[in-house]
Amino acid sequence: MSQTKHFEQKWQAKWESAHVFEADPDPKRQKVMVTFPYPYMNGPLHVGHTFTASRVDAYARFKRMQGYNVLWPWGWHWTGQPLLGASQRVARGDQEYIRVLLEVDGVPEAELKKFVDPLYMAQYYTNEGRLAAKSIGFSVDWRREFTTVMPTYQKFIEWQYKNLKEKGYVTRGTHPVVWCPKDKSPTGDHDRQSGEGVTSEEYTLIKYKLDEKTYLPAATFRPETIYGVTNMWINPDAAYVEATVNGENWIISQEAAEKLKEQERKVEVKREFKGKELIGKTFENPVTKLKFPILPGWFVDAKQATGVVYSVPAHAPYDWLALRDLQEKPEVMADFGVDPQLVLGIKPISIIKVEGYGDFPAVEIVEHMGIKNQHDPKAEEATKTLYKKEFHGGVLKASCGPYAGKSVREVKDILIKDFKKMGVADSMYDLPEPVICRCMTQCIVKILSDQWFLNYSDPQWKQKAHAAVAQMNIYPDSAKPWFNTVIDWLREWACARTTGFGTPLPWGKGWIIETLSDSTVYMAFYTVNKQIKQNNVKAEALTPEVFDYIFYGKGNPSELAKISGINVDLLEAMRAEFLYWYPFDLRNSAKELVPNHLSFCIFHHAALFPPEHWPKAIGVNGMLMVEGKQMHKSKGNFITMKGAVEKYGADATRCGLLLGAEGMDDPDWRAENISDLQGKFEGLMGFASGIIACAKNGEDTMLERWLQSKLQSRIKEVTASLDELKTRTALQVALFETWNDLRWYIQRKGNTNAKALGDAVKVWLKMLAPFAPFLCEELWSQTGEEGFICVAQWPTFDAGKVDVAAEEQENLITDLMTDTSNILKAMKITPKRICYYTAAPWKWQVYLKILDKTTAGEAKINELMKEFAADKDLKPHMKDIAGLVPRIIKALTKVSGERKANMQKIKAVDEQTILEGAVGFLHERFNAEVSVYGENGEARFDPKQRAAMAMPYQPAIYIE
RNA sequence: GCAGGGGUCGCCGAGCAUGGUCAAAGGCGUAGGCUUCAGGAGCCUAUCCUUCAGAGGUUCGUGGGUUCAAAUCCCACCCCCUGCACCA
Repeated sequence: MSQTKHFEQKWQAKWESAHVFEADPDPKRQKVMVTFPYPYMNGPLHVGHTFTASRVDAYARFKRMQGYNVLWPWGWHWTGQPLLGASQRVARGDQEYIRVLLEVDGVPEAELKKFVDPLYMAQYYTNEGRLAAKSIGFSVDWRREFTTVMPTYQKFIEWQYKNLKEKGYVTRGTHPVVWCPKDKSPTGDHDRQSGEGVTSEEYTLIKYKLDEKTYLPAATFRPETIYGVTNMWINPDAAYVEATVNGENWIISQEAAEKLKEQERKVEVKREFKGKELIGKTFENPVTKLKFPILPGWFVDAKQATGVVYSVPAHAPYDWLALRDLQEKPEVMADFGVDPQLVLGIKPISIIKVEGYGDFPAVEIVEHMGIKNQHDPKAEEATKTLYKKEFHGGVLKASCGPYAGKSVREVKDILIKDFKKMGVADSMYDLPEPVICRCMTQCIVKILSDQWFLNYSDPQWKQKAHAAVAQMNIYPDSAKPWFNTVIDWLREWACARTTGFGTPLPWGKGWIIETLSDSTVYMAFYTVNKQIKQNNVKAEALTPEVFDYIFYGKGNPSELAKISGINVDLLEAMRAEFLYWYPFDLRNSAKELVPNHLSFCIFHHAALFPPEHWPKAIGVNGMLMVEGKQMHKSKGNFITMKGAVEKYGADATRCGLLLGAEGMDDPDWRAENISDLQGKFEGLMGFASGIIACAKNGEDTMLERWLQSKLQSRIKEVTASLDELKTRTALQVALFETWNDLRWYIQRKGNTNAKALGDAVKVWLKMLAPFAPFLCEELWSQTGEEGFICVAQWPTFDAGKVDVAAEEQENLITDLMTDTSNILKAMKITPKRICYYTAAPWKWQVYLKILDKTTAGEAKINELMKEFAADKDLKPHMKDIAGLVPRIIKALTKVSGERKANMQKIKAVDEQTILEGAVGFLHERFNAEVSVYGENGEARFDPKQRAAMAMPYQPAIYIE
C-alpha cells in the first residue's frame, strides 16, 4: 500500500471514531448548514459529482475551522424511471449495457446478476457511493442519510404535497406529451432512439366545409391566413378517411384519425379512400362563406397533422409553388376529370402587408431564391424565412375582417380563440419530426388527462420566488439574473407520473410524485432524520400534523405525542433541531440544475416556508469535462470517484478538480494534470516535513517579518475567496502562492532553522486543510499540535503583523535582480563582478518630496525645482537634480499606488545595509563577485562612472 | 429560435465591474543550470520579438468607435459551450 493510501485510511478512520463531522445543535455556536443535491443512484458517483461536492466540502471544512457548527448531510435519490429502466436492461440481457456496468462502473459479476432487482441495484450503488464519499474525505454527518424510497422520507413528501395542495400550488389539467404506444408511457429525451429534443407542436385546424355535414379540418400554424385562402391541397395518392370525431363528420388522413384518438377525441372511422376522390370538389370557407376548389398537392404529407392543407399562395411559398406547377401543367387536371380552367383562374389573394415585400411575398421569395418547384428543398427555407418575417413584422390588410390593421403577432392568439368560439376552428398536436422510442416504436403525441401540475405560472408564486432570490447570496453573482429569468419563464410542471419509483400522490390513486418534484425541500428533512433514525420512529407516526409541528410549530406537542406515539421530548427536540439548522446556508450544484432543480427548490421554499427559512445562498458551478470532452459512459471517458481516489489519491483528486475552474466555467479533468499534482503533493510532504523537523530557532530578522507579513495577505485572500465560494482562487493562493513565499524566504535565508518558518508552515497547512485534508492531517500530526487540523482554528488576518518596510526591502532586492538580469541579457555575458551603488541621502530627500507630490496630485517640474533650490542642503546639487527629477517622475509612474503609499510610510530606506545583507544571496544567484558601495563611497570601484546613476529604490549597477 | 456563459502570450487559466501600476498572476509544458551512482523527485533561471546597460516594439476572437490612454468602456460581426420540460 502506498504511503498516501495508508494515511488517507488512517485519518478517515480517526475522524470517524472521533465523530468530528457529526453535528448536533449547540446554542453557544453559530451554525452553518451546507447541502449538495443528492445524487441519482442508477450508477456510481463520478468525478462530476466529486467536483461539485469538493466545493461544498472545502466550504464546510473552512467554516468548521472558523469555529462554526457545520452540518453537511447527504442522501440518495432513487425516485423515478431510469433506475427501473436500467434494471430492465440488465434483466433483458442487454450486452452493451452489461459491458458498461462491468467495465465502466466496475460492478462484480456476482453483483450484476442481482441487478434484475432495481432496488438491489440502487442499494449497491448507494453503498459504493457512501464508501467513495468517505474515502475522498467529505465531511458528512452520515447519521442523517436516507434514500427517497424510505417510508419515513415518503411521509415527509406526503406532508409537503398536502401542504402545497392546500396552499393552492397544485393544479389539475391536461397536457400533451410525446408518447410511446407500446410502452404506454411518455418518452423523454433519454428514452429515445432518435428525435432528441423534439417536442409537440399545436396546430390550429380550420374546419372548412365540404358539405353541410362534413368538415375538412385543415391544419395550420397561421390561422390568420384564412382570409387569403384560394384552394385546398389534398395528396391524391394518400389514404384518407371519413370519420366521426366527437360527433362531427371529418375528412382527414388515416394517420390523423389514429393520432386524434390519443388526443381526447372519440374517433370512429366510417370509410377509407384515396385522396384523389376529393380532387375537383369545392369547399366553403366558414368565415367568408366563399367557395374554392380542392386541388392535388403531392407535397402534402399525410403523416403530418390532418393531411389536409389549405392554400394561401400569396403568403406561403409551398402553396404558390404547387399552384404554379399545376398552372404550368394544367393537363394533369384532366387525369382527375377536372376542367383545367379551374386552376388557371386562381390568383393569389394578398392579406398581409410586410416591409420589404409587395402584395405577394411568397411569389417574390420564390423568384428571388430561384426555387424550381414544390419538391425543391429550398422551399422549406423560404417558408421559414417568410413565416418569421410576416409573424414579426406583418400587418393584416383590410380584407381581414375584424382583425384588419392589427399585427400578426398580436392578433394570432386572439384569432385562434375567436375561431374556436365560433366553432370554425379546433386544434391538434403533432411532432415536427419523427421520434422513435428505445423500443423502436414510432412515438405520437398523447394528451394526458387529469394530470397534476405544480403551477409555476402563478404570478404570486413567481413573485415570492423572486423575493427569495433577492434575499439570498448567489455564487457567482452573475447567476442571479439567470435565476430570475428562469423563474419568470417556468410554467406548469407535471409533478406526477404513473411509472417509476417514488412517493404516491397522497390524493391521487395511481400517481407517483415525479423525481424533480420530490426533491425540492428535503434539506429540511435532514435536520430531523437523525432523531427519526436514532429513535426508530415509525413512518406511520410521521403524520402531516407531526411535520406541521416540527416545521411550523403548529399544534400541541403533548396532544401530538398521544396521537402519534412519539414522545413529547422527542417532538420538541426535533422542532428545536429544525429551528437550529434551518434554513440551509449553502446549496451548491452544477449549472445544469439552475433551470430546474435549483429553481424548484426556491419556488417550494417560498411556497412552504416563511422568509426566515428561505435559502441563504446557492452556489453554481460549471459542468465537468474530461480531457476536453463531455463525460459519457459510452464515450469511454467516464471516471468514477472511487477510481480517481484509488489512482491519484483523495487530495490530488480534490485539488486537481478545484484548480480546474470556478464560477460557471467548465473545469476540465486532465489525467496528466492530476497525476502531476499527485507528484507535487509528495514533494510538499517532504518540503513541509523537513521544515517541521528543524525550524526551532527564535530568530526575528527582517526576513521573518517579511514572511509573516506576506502570509497575512495570503490569509486575507484565501479567506475572502472561500467566503464567496471562489474555490479555485482560494486554492491557488493557498497552495502555490504561499508555497512560493516560503521558498523565497528559504532562499534568502539560506536555511530552514527559524521557528517563524515553522509557524508559517502551520498556517499554510491550515489554509490547505479544507482542500487537501488528509495530507494536512498527516503533517499536522508531525508538528506536535494536539487534535485534528480539521477543527484547528482558521488563521485570521492580523494587521499588526503586516510589515511594509520588510516587504519593500524584498521588493528592492527583486527589482534589483530583475534589472541586473535585464542587463545581463542585453549584454549576453557571464558576469564576473557586479557592483551596486546606493543613492546618496540628498537624493532620498528629492525622491520623497516628489513621491508626496505625485500621490497628492500632479508633480510640476518647475515648481519642484523652485522648492529644491530654496533648500540650502540641496542647493549645491541643483545641477544633478535637474536631470534626476524627470527620471524619478518617470520611475514613479511604474509604481503601484499601494507601494507608493508604503514608501511614503517608511520614508528613506537604508539600502546600504539591506544590500550588504543580501550579498551572499546575490552572489549565489548570479555566480559573480558582488560588492555594494554608496554612490559617493570613497573606496568604491567604479570604472565606468555608473555610481552617479543611483536613484532611491534603484541602485546603480556596474557589471563586468 | 429563446435564455445563460464564454473566446487572453504553446496548453490550462487570472485580469475586464472601478480604463493608466498589463508583455499581462499562477499552474502545466519546454530549455538551461545545480543536486543525484543513475532514473525520478527537488531546487534555481529562462520562456512574444528586438536590444552589449536596466530600453524599445507588436499582442488579449474580428472590424469599427470613445479617450491623452483600452485586454478592460461602446457598436457591429464571427465562433464555442450549456439549458429549453414531464426527464434525471
